[in-house]
Amino acid sequence: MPLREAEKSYNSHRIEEKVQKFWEDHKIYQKTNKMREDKPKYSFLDGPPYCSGRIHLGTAWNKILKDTYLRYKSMNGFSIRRQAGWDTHGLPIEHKVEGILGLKSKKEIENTIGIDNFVKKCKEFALENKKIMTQQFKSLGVWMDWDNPYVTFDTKYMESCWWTLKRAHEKDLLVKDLRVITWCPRCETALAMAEIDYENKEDPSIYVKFPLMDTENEYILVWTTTPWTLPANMAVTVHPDFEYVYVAVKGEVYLMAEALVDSLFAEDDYEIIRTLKGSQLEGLMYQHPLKDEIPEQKGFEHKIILGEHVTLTDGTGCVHTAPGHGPEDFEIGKKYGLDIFCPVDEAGMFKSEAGKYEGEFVKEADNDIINDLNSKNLLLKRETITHRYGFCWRCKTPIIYLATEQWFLKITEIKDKMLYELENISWVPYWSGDNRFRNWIENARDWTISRQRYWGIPIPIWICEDCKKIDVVGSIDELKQKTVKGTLKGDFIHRPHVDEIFLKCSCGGNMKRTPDVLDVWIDSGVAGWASLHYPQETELFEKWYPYEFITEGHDQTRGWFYSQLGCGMVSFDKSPYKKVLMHGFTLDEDGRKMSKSLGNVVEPEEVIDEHGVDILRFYLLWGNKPWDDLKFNWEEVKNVSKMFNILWNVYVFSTTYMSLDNFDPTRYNENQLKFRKEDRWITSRINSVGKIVSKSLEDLHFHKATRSINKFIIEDLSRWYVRLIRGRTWIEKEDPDKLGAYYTLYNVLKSLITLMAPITPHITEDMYKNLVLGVNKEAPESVHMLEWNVQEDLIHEDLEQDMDVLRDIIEACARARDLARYKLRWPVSEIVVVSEDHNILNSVESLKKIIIEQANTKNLVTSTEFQDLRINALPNMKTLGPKLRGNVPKVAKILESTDGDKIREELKLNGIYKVQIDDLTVELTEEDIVFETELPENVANADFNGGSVYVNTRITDEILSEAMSRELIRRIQDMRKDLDLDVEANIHVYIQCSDHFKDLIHDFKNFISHEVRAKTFDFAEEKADYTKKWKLEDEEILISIKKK
RNA sequence: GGGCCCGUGGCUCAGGCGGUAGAGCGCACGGCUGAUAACCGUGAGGUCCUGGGUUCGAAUCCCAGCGGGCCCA
Repeated sequence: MPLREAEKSYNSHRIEEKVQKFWEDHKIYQKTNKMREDKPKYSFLDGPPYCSGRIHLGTAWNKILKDTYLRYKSMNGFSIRRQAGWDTHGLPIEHKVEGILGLKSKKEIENTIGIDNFVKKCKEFALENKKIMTQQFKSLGVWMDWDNPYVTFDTKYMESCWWTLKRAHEKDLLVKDLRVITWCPRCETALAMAEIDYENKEDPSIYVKFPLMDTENEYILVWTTTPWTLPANMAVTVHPDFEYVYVAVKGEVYLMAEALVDSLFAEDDYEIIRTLKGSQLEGLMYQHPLKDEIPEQKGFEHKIILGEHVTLTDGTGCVHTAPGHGPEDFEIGKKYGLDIFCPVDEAGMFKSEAGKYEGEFVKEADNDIINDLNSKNLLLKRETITHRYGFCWRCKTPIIYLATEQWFLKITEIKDKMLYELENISWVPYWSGDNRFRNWIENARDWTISRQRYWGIPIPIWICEDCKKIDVVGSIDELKQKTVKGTLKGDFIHRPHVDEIFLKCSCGGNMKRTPDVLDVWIDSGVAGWASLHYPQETELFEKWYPYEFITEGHDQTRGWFYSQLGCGMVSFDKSPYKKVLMHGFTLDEDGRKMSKSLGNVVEPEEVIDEHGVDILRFYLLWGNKPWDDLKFNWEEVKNVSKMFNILWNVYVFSTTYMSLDNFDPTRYNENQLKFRKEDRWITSRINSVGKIVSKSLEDLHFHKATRSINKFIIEDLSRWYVRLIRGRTWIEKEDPDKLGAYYTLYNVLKSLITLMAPITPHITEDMYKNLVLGVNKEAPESVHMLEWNVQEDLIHEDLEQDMDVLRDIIEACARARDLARYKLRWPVSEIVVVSEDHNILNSVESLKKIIIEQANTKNLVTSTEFQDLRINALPNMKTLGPKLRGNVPKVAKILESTDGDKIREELKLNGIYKVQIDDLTVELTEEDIVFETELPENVANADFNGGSVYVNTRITDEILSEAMSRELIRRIQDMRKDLDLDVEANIHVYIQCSDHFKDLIHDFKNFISHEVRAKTFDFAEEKADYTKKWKLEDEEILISIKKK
């Protein structure tokens, strides 16, 4: 079966739809995997996207990076594991469901609809989104196992997760502790560091006077932006090494850091009474400023303590310390044995211990507290400040710090091992691991893993109600065996059912589950083995674990890269992954984050609708380095689109002529065909590109691969090779020279689609079906089943270099002709290429034929210098003027009439040139003469890198004949087009013109006929289908065409 | 305050083992017309963020700073 002529224009949508249907109907993905299942394994783990809505451009980029790399590895003969994953638990989905159901608090969830229904709704919601998102990913052409993904709410998955918790317990890494943590008062739960967003926020900024004990009118000056934490104040911290002063202002005395006095009192008359080192202040007692409002506070002693964390950047150098509301305060409080006073409940309301403020929401109490301080004359100054503050990542409520009991994973104890393990992971780019991730781990604290919520993996810890002993359950079987009260409904281990299971303690007491669920980052952190259901099943685990490769965005430094490493260390003392690509974010055109509130979100669908999937894919891998943030830019997408049009045009060009000639590449072998140097060149080029693409994809430098392909298609293939072979495609008959071009073009296209298949899987599949399957039914069913094939032995670097030189020269010829306003269609009699570099001249000689053809010249000469250049000698007025004065014009005249070359030779030989003016002999030195070169008439010149070209534009009769013939051809072609004739249709041509013109083109009649496919060519008047009058130079000509 | 990344023509970005600054888009001018809702050529346009240092030579390496982004405190 012959090749089919391609559709005239590139219709990405139709192709992509067709190809995706083909993959689906013929199970191409499954077959491709099956085909390679015995090959060496390459395991990959998909970072599970969160199922709370539709995908965005960044998610699309992420999957496209994965897909391209894995398709590449697959073609390179690896058996790939590429199971899709879904992250389904946690607050974001709970929030959306709360919104849908109109619920506003935990109380409403528990009492209005019940935990059971709530959890069911969450699951439904996640499933629905999973379905939508799966469809979206599929439409991007992403090949993953969508039918058997891992899902974090699957019972088996959760069971594996329990096992990891049990491992943590066995290693003594699980601990319940009272600590100050970040807390969302709306969601009433702990938040991990990864769940906090930082944004600007306006807050009060107040300076408060804490009365010193046993004195009158002496105060410690304290600064805070969270007045609501003052009720919990237990101490004031100063830096042991700073200088502190007692400063008298307007009859009162304040204790504060010396360095900050001016920032507060610059405009007042103040007097420094005494200066002390911070360390000397330790133990100094003061009274709580709100002791009357908060009776509970009267029971505590308040002192100055010392801490290194105090800074002088703002405030007073005396830091309000509330161990119940700040991690650092908590740590230092512990060191000094302070009480952890935390009069705030989980919803952010003051409890009864807060006295007067009981029942108020903390942020709303700010004003009352400030007013109370003011009325007691304990407020020095009140301002507002805008600063970075943490917000709950989902509900955007400002976070508070709260001392609560939570479960922790003791990362601080395995941190060193994690850092050690980091050495065994390779990172792209290197700094993402070496610097960024390392820094994150170094600063890691213990991981708060408990959440006081519903939709999540229940923490498998049971606590004895009597002796407080804990038991961590590592599997469902274990749970069933240990259950003494309650039954597991099926294997459903979500809340609330699992809460109804009680175990027996060794002391005889009842064990009840701790009511919390797990931080979702644990969910995804265990994906490596939970997706394989290890340790309950081991077969897949042994085959695929650990993973060769993962890739996610740079936000996952604190997220999945970290949670996986942590969980991996707990479970196996090893990292679950070996190689990481940390990719960037997609931003809008101005480099801002895409967000709904800014209205600058670009949906992947928009791009696909406008241009198509392959163009989106190519663009995303082309726009910049994968690890930099990508500023999405429609203009650039258009650029890519243009490239695809050019590729398609080349494809149309190729298939048009090949199908016309019934070209069947399987019928020939290379010995039967005639290849020219340009054929060997383009073959070399495609393999050079293949080499670069292989290396770049292997290194995950996607941009280098796409850029090299882009350049090849536009410059080498379309702009150059197709141009060079155009003449050959017009030869009719089984000419080995024409077939050599076809054969070369065919194989280049085949190699090209192989190289592009991982990046743009649809267009390449479509072309493959025609180009390869069209002529060979035995070939693999899909381009993606081909082996990656780069033939480095076909690369000829010398030839590629020669061609570069040659293109440069041909461009120079065009430039020279352009300057002389000499049309490219008109031949020239001679072109001289001049260079002092013999390598260049050799290159030209070896590819002479191409230049002759492309520069449209009758003859080509190479030389180290251009003989016909006239050199003129001119007097240098600067030196000769003062010397010769009135004689200068005479010298000039003599120089002008002498051959400049002779003067130059003379100068070279003797160092002087003698001129005779009347009786006077003037000796001219080198500096007295300026040489100027002059082109002979009818020569146009232009420079190229390494030399010059000289184009002889003199028009002879012969030249004119040919030029006129070509002009005529162009007109006839134009008319053919007007008639909308098929490319191969024959015509009859009749010309009416002057005798002179007739004579001019007489010898070219056959040539013209051939070019325009004329069966007959007569100088006669004839009733034709189409007649048109033309003006050629000064001639008026009537051309008539008759269809056959 | 700390860590990381980025800063190259009007725009989007390459280059980045030190050796004459590149591409595409846009703009201007010209050309081509059987790949043609294309295509090609030419030109203008750059303190390679700033300042130091190393060097014969720095966009590139080092230091300091400025601006932007991300992450953290």
